[in-house]
Amino acid sequence: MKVTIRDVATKCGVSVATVSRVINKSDQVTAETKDKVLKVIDELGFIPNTNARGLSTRSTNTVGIIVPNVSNPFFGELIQGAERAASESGYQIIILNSGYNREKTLKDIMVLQSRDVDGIIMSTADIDEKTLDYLHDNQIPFVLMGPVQYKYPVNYVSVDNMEGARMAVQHLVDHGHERIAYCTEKHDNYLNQLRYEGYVKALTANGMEIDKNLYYENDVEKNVDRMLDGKGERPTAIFAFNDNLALSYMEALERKRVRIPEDMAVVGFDNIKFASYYAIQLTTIDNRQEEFGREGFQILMEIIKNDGKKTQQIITKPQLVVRKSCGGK
Amino acid sequence: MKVTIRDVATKCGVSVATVSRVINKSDQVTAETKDKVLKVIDELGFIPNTNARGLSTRSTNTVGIIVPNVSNPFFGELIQGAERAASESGYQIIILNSGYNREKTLKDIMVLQSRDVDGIIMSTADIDEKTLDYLHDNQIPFVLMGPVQYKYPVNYVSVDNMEGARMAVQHLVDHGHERIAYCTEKHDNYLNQLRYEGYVKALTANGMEIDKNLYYENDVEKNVDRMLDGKGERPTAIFAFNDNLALSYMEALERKRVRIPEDMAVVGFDNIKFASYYAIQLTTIDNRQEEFGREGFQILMEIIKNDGKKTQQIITKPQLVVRKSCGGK
DNA sequence: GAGGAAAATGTAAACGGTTACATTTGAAAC
DNA sequence: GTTTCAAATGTAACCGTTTACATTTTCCTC
Repeated sequence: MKVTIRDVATKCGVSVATVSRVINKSDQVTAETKDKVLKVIDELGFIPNTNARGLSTRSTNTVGIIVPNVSNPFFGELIQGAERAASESGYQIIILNSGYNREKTLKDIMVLQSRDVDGIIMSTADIDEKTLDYLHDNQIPFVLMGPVQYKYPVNYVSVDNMEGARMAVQHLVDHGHERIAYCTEKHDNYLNQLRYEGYVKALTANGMEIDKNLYYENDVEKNVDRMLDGKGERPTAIFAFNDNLALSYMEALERKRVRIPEDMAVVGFDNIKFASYYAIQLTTIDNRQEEFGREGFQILMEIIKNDGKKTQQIITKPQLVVRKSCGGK
Repeated sequence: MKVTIRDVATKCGVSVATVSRVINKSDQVTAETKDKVLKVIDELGFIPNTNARGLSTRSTNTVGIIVPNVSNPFFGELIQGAERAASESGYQIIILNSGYNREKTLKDIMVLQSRDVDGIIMSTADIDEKTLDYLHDNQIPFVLMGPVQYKYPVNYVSVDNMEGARMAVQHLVDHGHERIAYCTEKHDNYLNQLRYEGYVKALTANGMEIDKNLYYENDVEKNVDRMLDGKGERPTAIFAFNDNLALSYMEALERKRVRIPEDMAVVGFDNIKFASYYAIQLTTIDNRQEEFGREGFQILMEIIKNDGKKTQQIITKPQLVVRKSCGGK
């Protein structure tokens, strides 16, 4: 049914080893034989079986990528970048959707491991100590998209989150805002810590106090109510943990007839595609996922080549993208 | 280094066959032996190698999915649905990005084939006759997301595109519009044909004429200029081939100070997440990709089980989602 | 044209599982 | 304590490659 290397060999009157040499571009074979084999391969429509190959060589030309949510364009871009880079190098990627679930993430890693992937690219959101231990103990080459703290150095590529947050908040300060809210979803992760530190840094650098009342987490509706309830001074600007959250706040605020940017300035983080949309025009920090995906793959290749003997942390400088949600330049 | 079934067998003092039986949940093994084996598997952290397994059984518990653009949330949702369904059945998916390139698509199919995937889910956008021939000749189980015409029946799941378009346009007619533009990107594909037919159907059903001047394709900017140039009667409503295109038109129109929906009504197709966003509120036809992804996987499973002896075309009834872009209630 | 080194090709053992078939075990029946 | 037969387990071939090593061919030198 399916044509194998043996079929090709038989039809050519050569051994399987020779055919194998041809498809692996070994130079140990006469041009003449090579042509003959190539012709038969084409005739028969032979495609070498990747699994068998992987079994034999322990390398599958495949990298795994685990993201929390494929349908979120933020991760879509990441995947896109990685896929492109991989494809150019003759690699394929297997994508797994962890659904922000740490159990599932670990399971996904095992799945990838059982398939002999050459390495794994992961988004940082679902990583915990246990998972890192597993990766480390099993010597699985991996690259994280995002910063992480761990007892051993870890390969990652990330924008400078603290600096990005600092720039965003500084931008608001430059626009004369004195009561700037920090809005996040959950606070127990490293990324949030970094961005919050950036926020604090910007304020203190400008001699402003940190007001606990300006820290908002979780439920957007409730938080907006609290912002506007008249008790305590109302913030005049919001720095949101990411663009999606910024969008939610904008939506909730506009429903309450709070105009943006006139009554409330908003700055986000990530620069998702939608942020640039004409009806939104969200000022934000660029966090180029597509490039990171590319770069992540590149680094992974190096790690594999170096047998994991070198680790790299690539931290890029953030870029402020000024639009209209904070009252323009 | 890596622990294999043989290691487990040795440590247990049983044969590899027995271990294999345990991991494959065969009932041919004593509860006692089973427990012993399971314990050792756990101790050693043994994970059966998927490739070796696939080599032997010709089934890899993997399906491939090829989409034009992973970072487009429309396809992201599709993938999400398929991945979820797959994951629940213990399947993994390999995602390939064709980039709307038919050559790449065919190459991707071969890649998947070489990995012994059990089947392929494809989005319809990159499919052509040659590709379908290849799939057919090689008896690769596949499901298309979207309608297709081919000399043999093909498995697909799709919304009723013609009916969807008809409903969208009828909705505009119901709002009193008499000059309704049809806007598309390129016209040479089946999907566009279907949606255009729906447009025509709605108009003729209402005794309205088809005006060639109201057919707009490609360049949005130019088309908007043409709409507003004063020559000929200006359309009062747009039916766009999809939401993304609708958004582009809305953006271009608003830049020209044309208010939506007051000066121009707009209806799209797909109901991408963004369409519901407060600043957009695009009326559109629901085209539930996530569900389709799920369903596509389900069908693929059946095809595989039935050895491709049965084909299915699932066409779901479209749903009009009324928002504000057509002045709706 | 013999000898020998280098180049080309072939042989067969892995890789890590599954499974048909062979063998052993154990319980029931006498 | 045999016999019988089913249930449990083992043996080894196979899936489709790669590759170390063995063998053959080529062709250069004298």
